[in-house]
Amino acid sequence: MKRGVREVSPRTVITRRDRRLDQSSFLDPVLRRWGRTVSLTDQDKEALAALPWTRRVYPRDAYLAREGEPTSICTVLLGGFAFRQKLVSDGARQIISFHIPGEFLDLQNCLLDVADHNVQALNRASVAAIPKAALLDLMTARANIRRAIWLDTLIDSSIFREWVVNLGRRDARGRIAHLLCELADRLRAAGIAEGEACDFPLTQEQIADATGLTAVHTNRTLQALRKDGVISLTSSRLVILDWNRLVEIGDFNERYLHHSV
Amino acid sequence: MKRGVREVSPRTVITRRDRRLDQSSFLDPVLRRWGRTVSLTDQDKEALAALPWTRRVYPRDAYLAREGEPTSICTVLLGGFAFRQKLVSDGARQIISFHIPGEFLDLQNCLLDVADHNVQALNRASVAAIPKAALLDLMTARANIRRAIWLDTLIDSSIFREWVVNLGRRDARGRIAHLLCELADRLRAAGIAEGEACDFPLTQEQIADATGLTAVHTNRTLQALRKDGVISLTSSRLVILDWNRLVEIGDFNERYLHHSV
DNA sequence: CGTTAATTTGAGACCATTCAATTTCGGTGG
DNA sequence: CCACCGAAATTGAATGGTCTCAAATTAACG
Repeated sequence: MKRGVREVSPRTVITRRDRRLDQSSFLDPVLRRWGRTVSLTDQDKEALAALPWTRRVYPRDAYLAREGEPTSICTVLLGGFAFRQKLVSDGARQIISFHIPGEFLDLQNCLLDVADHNVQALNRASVAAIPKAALLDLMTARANIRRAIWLDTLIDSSIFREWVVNLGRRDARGRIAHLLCELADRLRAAGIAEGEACDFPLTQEQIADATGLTAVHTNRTLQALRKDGVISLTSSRLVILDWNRLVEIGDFNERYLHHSV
Repeated sequence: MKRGVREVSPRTVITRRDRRLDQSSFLDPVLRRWGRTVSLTDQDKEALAALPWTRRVYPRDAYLAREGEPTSICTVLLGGFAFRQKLVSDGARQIISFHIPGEFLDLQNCLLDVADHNVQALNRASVAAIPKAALLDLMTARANIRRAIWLDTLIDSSIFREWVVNLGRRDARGRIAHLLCELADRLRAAGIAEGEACDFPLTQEQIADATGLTAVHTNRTLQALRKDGVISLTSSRLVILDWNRLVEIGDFNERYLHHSV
């Protein structure tokens, strides 16, 4: 069952910049996402903007957090993609979630003092690192933000549940189709996709590690989806040629993403 | 891929009893669990005891909640076992989690207005149904309870992550061993197990639906574990004969259960 | 003590894996 | 701008874990 996992030295590049310059770029995608379900006042937004944070940039495959290590910060993904994973005893890797800009990577750190999984940059990624104590204080002070953050973790949880279903009860074709549906849907909701096309930097090995398959079988299954005219996937670019078909193959129902309520 | 799923009419038996009589039995297991990580004052406990709630009893396999339906309550399991599940398009069932007395079944209902999965009684089960508005008010008023409830949902989430790993990167033997480890560990922590033995009312079909296997293969795998002298499992009773061995087979590490922090 | 659910058994088929080798792609230095 | 390099994608063939289907046996329960 062993599958190769490239190990990359965590040489983190840390950069500090003037807070006021980056302020809007840090908050905008987060506010956009939260705005779908929670209404924040100007006071709420000011309080968020006043949060202390540090910008960090990571190269591809770098670890942002490691299982077993103590937690002190929460991170928002600003640019690039990231994923969370766990390693099993024989060295195989299971990817647990993918993340796109504007999403928190580890809100559970607020209350959990030791990480129970790893976080890796999928491609070159930049994040905002916020001391968890500051976030907790903000949650104590502002009910709307408290609700938004809790809701964020609850939706996270809902997505894990759907992944359990995906891995447990769908075949290779269905699993991959479902994953593509989810990512396309989230990229669209975030305003990052362009119509039916989007940047899609996942390697086939990463898709395999997320769907519980091998890279070889992932390759064959993707080819079948291409041959059937459902998708086009080349050089980090995904085009969904037949959305309805993909939804049917993946048995995809967006309810679990809770874009509203 | 279709697997049989018995459908049971949701004839719920609802019983009301004098709140003061049941009060302690409702709270004790919850407080015991929360006490491992959060310290509650007497005021906190009084506020919890003042929560409005209704006792409900469900027969085996009855639905306590259905995907797509609006949510209005949160439920604590008082007696019996329960599980959460989702059905896929071909009718197959994936069990997402099992629950033992003292655990909340659906805290996410506090913020999510429509259920994204189903909840079923595993055997005859009784629950306390609490209006979610009352819980939210209590969380606004009392920081410790707020923390305890959020932490509960975060640990829930951590367990889902581990299930993703279990389904994605372990073979049948490992998946079943891991599930047994988790349940035994949680039952022990709840003080429900007796040493290495515990009540274990799951059918092989339910174990199969939780591990992404068929009932037939689950049967053969359990037999192998018995033959190897790792477990004894008969007539709703599980005895773990060789804990270390089971832990090794299931690649089990209790960290994700967050019994502390 | 009868009836249904649950467990067990067998044999064949299939989906996905393994292992290895080849081809293509993306980035880099000269 | 092109040759080069390692990573990623692709291909083939053999193996194997799990599934399917069906039937038999055992256990649970009123």
